[in-house]
Amino acid sequence: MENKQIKNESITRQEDDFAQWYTDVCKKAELMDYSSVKGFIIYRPYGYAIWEQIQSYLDKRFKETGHENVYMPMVIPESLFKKEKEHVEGFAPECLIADIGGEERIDDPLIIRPTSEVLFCDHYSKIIKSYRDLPKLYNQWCSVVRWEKTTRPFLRGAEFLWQEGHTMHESEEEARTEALKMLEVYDDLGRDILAIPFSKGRKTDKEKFSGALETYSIEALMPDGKALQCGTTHYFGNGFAKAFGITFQSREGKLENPYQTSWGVSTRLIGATIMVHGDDNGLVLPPYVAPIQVVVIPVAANKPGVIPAAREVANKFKEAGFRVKLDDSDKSPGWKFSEYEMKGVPLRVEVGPRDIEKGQVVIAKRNDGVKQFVPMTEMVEKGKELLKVIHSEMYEKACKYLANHVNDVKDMDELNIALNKGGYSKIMWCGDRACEDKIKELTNATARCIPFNQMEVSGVCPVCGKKAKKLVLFAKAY
RNA sequence: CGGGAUUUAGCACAGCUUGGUAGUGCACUCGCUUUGGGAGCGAGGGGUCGUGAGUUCGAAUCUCACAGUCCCGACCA
Repeated sequence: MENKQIKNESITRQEDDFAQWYTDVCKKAELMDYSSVKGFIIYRPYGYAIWEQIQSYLDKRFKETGHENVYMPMVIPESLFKKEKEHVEGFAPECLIADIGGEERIDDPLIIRPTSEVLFCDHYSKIIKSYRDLPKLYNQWCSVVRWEKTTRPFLRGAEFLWQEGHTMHESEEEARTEALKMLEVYDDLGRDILAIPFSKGRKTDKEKFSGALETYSIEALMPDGKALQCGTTHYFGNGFAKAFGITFQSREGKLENPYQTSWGVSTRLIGATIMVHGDDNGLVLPPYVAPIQVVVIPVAANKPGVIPAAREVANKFKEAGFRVKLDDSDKSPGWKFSEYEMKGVPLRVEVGPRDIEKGQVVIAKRNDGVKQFVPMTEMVEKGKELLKVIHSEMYEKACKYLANHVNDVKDMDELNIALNKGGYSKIMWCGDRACEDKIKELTNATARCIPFNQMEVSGVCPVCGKKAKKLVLFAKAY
């Protein structure tokens, strides 16, 4: 029998209850806290720091690709919001609306932005006049509000942090290229920073963003077999431009409507990172987003010389550019080991009397627990190497999991079997909405994307038996 | 918006069946001893028991209503 103390300090095992494991990790690793309003969470310093790492990578990539940051108002007058019909219909059910200012009723109520397409369009209609004003490549970092019915930390919130890029282009081709280019940036983020392999593709019409002509997405597979949409890019054509009266004089002197894109990723990426890599001891953070990359723990801290030596070790790592924490609190070493494992710190460096005597430290890797003795003179170089090793081990592990959870599906029986196992089902689809709906109705799985990497699993649609047109990845989704 | 669970100290919970002056562990404060995988002993501080009404001499406990939160399903980054 476990007693309560142990229960209090540990987290639920993944195999016992994956959802509870997730919530435990979010709270106990101090990533977030609940607030007094449902669906609105507090991003605590350790969780926010992960977001800052993601931001810093993306912001650099956005600027390298010619984008500029702006900031738009957080409220949209209802009258403005209603200008593009499909868009309104998509978002109306989840808008939070303010209609009192001070003590006066507001005649044109203010919608707290659920996304900012209309704000950008309204602004663009004023500043775009000539082909010389294009392209406009704007991005903003902000939060948006969607009145969601059920919420989970990072995965689905009433408010979440994100970036939204909104661009305008002279030609359709240029806009389409932009949407695909930014999807690549997101994919790079997964591979190089988060150690998450994304499946890239195009959304079916049913799953498209309200108002978009094409939606592309990156999808990740979670350990419970469900897929998580981690980011989307959209090609809008010039529908919004027409609705908002955005025109420019072309090189030929004609008045034309520009072509538009938007794209975004959110703090949901934190949720994906937690789930993809975490284990029963807590978080396992990819080195490039870990707020603390190296934690230095003195052992037998009361023995003379231990604290100064640990401080020196920490400083050496700091000077070499690592994000370092020295924990010289008077907690026991064992407590600290568990604490920083729960927080997913990639490398733990132990410094004790025996190490000091031998001029060495102990370095332990969080992802697989492997410990080794390293001479102090080599520890910084070794640390750099190990962070790279950890990243690629984590990425490879995630790739292997993904590869083992993709099933070819040729008929409905196989689909049911595959979905009970969890993961993606590769289905040859005829292209009819009715067949897509049928699969959802029977299995609760939805079309995640039409992958760019197409292949032929079979010749016919498993629902209607007609000739198949496209390979589609289906899965149960968050 | 349906189904289930839950609400008592900062956190995790017990107490409720059978009403009688608020408990345990962790955390926190102080002291001493400890320190290579969540240390030990001693002494302390901290609670209008989710809200409102009712029953009763007396309610955390019984009754009714309401609210919050979490989990699972229908809609979404």
